[in-house]
Amino acid sequence: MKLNVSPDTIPPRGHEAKRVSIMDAAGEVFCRESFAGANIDMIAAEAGVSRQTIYNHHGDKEKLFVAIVRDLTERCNAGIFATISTFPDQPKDLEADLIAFAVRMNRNCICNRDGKFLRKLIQTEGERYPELFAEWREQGPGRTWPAIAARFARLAHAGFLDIEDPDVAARQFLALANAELQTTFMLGGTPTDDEVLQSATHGVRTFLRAFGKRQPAADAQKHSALAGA
Amino acid sequence: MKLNVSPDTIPPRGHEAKRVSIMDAAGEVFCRESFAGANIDMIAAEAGVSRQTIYNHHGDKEKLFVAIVRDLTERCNAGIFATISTFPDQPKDLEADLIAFAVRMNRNCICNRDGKFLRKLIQTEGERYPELFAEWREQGPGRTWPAIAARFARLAHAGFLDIEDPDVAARQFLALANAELQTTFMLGGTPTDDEVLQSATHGVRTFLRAFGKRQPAADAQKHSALAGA
DNA sequence: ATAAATTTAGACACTCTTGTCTAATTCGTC
DNA sequence: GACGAATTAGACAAGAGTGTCTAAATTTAT
Repeated sequence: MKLNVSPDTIPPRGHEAKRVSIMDAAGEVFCRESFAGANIDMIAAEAGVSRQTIYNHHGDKEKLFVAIVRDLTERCNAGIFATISTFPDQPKDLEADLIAFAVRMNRNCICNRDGKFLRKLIQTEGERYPELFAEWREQGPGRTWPAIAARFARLAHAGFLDIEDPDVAARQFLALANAELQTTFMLGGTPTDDEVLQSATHGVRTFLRAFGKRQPAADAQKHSALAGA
Repeated sequence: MKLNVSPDTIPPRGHEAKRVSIMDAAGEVFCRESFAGANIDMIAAEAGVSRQTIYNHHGDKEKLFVAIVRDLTERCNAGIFATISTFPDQPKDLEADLIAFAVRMNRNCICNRDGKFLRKLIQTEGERYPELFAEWREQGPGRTWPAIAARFARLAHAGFLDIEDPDVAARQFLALANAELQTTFMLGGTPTDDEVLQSATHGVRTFLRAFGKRQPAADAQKHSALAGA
């Protein structure tokens, strides 16, 4: 007998490929046209699949939509937690390390395809599917904000920052990092790498002016005079 | 002859009343349902008007939509400029005055009906009407950001703040003031007065930690030791 | 009161979309 | 090459929405 075990749960290869391309296309189209404006034929065409296949896989338009949002939420969360795990706990150059972190967060979680789509779907359809987006709120912001706040708290505890309320600081950190991208986000655009870097740089500088230690930390008293720049 | 001049341009009173209630209802419905999801009968019902009247006034659904966005852009801009004119040029208590300004900006321009509707329509339909929203971008952010930046520049010049780039500082000011309202905005909700105040307070405090003068200004050297608190 | 303008309800043709069904075809596997 | 499962194209009924038209009713100004 062949080594090909578990043929009972994993459907044929082609089946899964169709499933993925349907999800991709549906995300794209729902996002571009809104739920009401999207139609199944459009999605089918974009996925390179017949309309019937979509009904076979997902039942109806609404179930398809819900599946998309769940999928995006999950993938975005994974990305955010992966990025949080790169938070600079022992920074060599605090400013540079925080800028790099902010850029990673933006590029990999907020400006990328999934982030952009999820944001748009939440903004557009959030009010129509209260339970679905309540779920997103719990799974997304509800888990990611505290995780980021915890990292800032640790950084403060280690003497690198001067923070009273880590939750507030975490929200402000991301607000500052995105401050210059708001208009672009509004219109559904994707900022360039350069814009992301600019915004992160300005944001982190302001953040450190507010929360940075005057005399850096621990062994740093010797060059405190230089640290202000 | 009567004093009632210019009857040639001003249509009857009732006509104008219908027009207004159509605009109100259409804003409401387009916002709630998105362009594709909205239907004329819904708007007519909500406006207390027959479907035909809407066609008489606006021609078709798309023209109606464009009229709504133009109208909202205009009204929001007026509100923003009115609020900018209350910017504290000669603050007695810098922190309190900036918090009050941030709260006014939020309450009167961003969280109010018009602000909420315009934001949602831009997010939802921005990509479908590029010229319309390019227009918004020029008339809105394109004119309001520099106006706010100019006020911060003046405040810095008068010695109340320590700012290098007023444009960046202005964007960061508003980003900080809204930092804690983002999730609510995303889902189309309206934050409570208390949430607005909280966010503004935290935001302004951070802003002043970053950009506030250590020794306040001009005649203030004498009590510089107290100013840090 | 009367005349002009506006609004109204309802019917209407037309188009678009959803979701189902069927028969033919393709695909993956043995 | 042959079998079974999945996919496909196309037709289809049912429903919903747009924009037009008409004749009656209502409002507004003279």
